[in-house]
Amino acid sequence: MREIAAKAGVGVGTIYRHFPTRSELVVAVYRHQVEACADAGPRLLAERPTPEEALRAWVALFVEFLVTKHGLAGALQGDSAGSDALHAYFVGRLVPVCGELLEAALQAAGSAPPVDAYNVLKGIGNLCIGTANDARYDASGLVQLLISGVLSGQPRGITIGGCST
Amino acid sequence: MREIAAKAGVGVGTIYRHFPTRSELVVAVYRHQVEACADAGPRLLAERPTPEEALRAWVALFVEFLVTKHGLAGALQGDSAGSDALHAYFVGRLVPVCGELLEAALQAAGSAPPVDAYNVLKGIGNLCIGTANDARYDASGLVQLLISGVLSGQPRGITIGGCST
Amino acid sequence: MREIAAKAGVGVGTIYRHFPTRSELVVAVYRHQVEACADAGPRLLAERPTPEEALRAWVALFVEFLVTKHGLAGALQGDSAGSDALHAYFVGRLVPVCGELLEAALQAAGSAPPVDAYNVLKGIGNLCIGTANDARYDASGLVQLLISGVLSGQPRGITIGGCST
Amino acid sequence: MREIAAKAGVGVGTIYRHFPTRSELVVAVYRHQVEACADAGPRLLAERPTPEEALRAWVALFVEFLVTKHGLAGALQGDSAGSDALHAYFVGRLVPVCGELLEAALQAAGSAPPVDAYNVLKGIGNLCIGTANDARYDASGLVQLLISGVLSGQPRGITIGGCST
DNA sequence: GATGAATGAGGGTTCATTCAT
DNA sequence: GATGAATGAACCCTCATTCAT
Repeated sequence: MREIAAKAGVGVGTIYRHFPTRSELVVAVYRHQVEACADAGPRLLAERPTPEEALRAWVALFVEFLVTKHGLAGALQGDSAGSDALHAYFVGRLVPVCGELLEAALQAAGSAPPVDAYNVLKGIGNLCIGTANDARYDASGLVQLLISGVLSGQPRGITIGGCST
Repeated sequence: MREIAAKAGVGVGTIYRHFPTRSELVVAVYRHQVEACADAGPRLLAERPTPEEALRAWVALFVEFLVTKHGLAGALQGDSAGSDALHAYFVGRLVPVCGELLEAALQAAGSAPPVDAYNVLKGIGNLCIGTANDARYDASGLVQLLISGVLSGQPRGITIGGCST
Repeated sequence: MREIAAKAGVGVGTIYRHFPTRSELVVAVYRHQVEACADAGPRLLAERPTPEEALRAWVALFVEFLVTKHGLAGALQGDSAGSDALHAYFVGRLVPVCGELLEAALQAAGSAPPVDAYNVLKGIGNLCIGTANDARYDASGLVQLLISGVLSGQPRGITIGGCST
Repeated sequence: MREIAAKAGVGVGTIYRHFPTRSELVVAVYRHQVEACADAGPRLLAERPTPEEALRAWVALFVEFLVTKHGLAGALQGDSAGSDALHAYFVGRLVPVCGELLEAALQAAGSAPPVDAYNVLKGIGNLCIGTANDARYDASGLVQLLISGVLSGQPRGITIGGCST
């Protein structure tokens, strides 16, 4: 907090005045881009030649956002009480958007949805964790591969301890 | 730390004597399972009918491990100074194993490797973050879909701001 | 402060404009009642049949005032730099009044004054501390007993460690 | 806390180790003297020629204690949650002692008890507030006068607004 | 070697006071 | 003259880490 205030060039009290809870602060910090991301969904679906391209473009946008805001992705895990509101905001705002793009792309591909939009969104979020500190790690590439997997419609047999599930 | 020491039935000082850094402690805690995981790679490759099945089985094993040890996945990011050794240990021990499985599976599928084993391993690790607190989140499913994507060999055109990359 | 300002329906800055120090604020808040208390002294002395009754009635009035204004009594101790003015105001205004009543009562009782009016006033103030939070505590009763003691004119031998003082 | 720790020549953590709650700290600080005070009650009753002398001697001892420990008396008001335990400790330990002395003295004086021991104890405590900062204030004298009043057995008519109560 | 008491940096939060509007 | 947003000192508390025993 002290540090955040210093970086923002204000006193700690000022932060508490504007954002009584930690969540409100974090949500506010990212609101603009979350909204931009949410708005981009329908637009991309309309503009792009295929739903898959729209989905991929949107996902790329989201990844760009997560990667740029260092550490945001990590905060989205929703573990601590403080970041629950952030998590809820992201989920509430972006899951529907992601869901629409996903559905369109799956329909076009003739694939059954292997996971819901919530999982896709959170998966993307997770894949973007730790990007800042590891030049070797290519979150964007992995995310696109995840999308490929999601759209592939392949049956995926998981096997643990010799027992296929 | 105090808690860990208490659970281990020793004093905190004793822990510091044996594991000067936090990483070394965590490494020690998980060494057994990491080794088991590493050993399982070649064995699965020999046992399973196809390399893909071997890869999927190994990945399932790894996910099981990460998910079971709550919070381990998060510690693998290697961000903080403290967990560098852990990160290095995981990477050093498991990337070769994962790489071998991956190469075999890709060769069998006739696909070019879209990402290296390091990225696959870290991607899996990331996808397993936050599993404990979110029943709705299906890390295992996403990981298998990521593998599907990796093996698909599909060209993946990412497009940001209208520019395909 | 914020709270006081809110209750007064003004901004905090306004309070500071009118009452640069905390004491001045409190003095102003209670001025009316202090003046009423001061005025009551001579009147009671004239009205009541005996000086003791006048003194007891005045003391009851003062206690009523202190007890009603929760926390005022505590602020009168004059410890903190901030409440010095308040202390001075109370003492300056009420000690003479209390002194006159006390002198009259003592004279009527034929007792020598065992303490001065300042001490009696401050003793009363102290006895009224903490009234609000403790239904079991009867400040008023104790104050009247203190007055009884003051008027008794009894020699009081204090003995500490076997040494009478 | 930081200040207390500094004065004690230890770190803040050390204080918290020994006294998890603020109350426990304060209680501990005064325990020795409270116990000494409690023990002195029966002894004085046995040693002194009259119960009143015993009571006055005990009260003098208690005042001495309160006055010496600057600020303790103030903390006994029991307002804040933190000092409730202290208040309870004092009351629990000393009210019975004070009660016994009081009863004996009242019996010897043939007076009916005008207040209970709790009120007497708290009254004494209150009278000792602010002693440190005010050379003119004679807490000890007032306390002995209060005792005189308590033992006088005089009916005390309180009159407010012309209405005797 | 083992221990755990001591440490104190660091994190969170409040609130009296100031000062630009 | 009034306002209230901004400030930051001060406070509480935790816990990773050290070090004397």
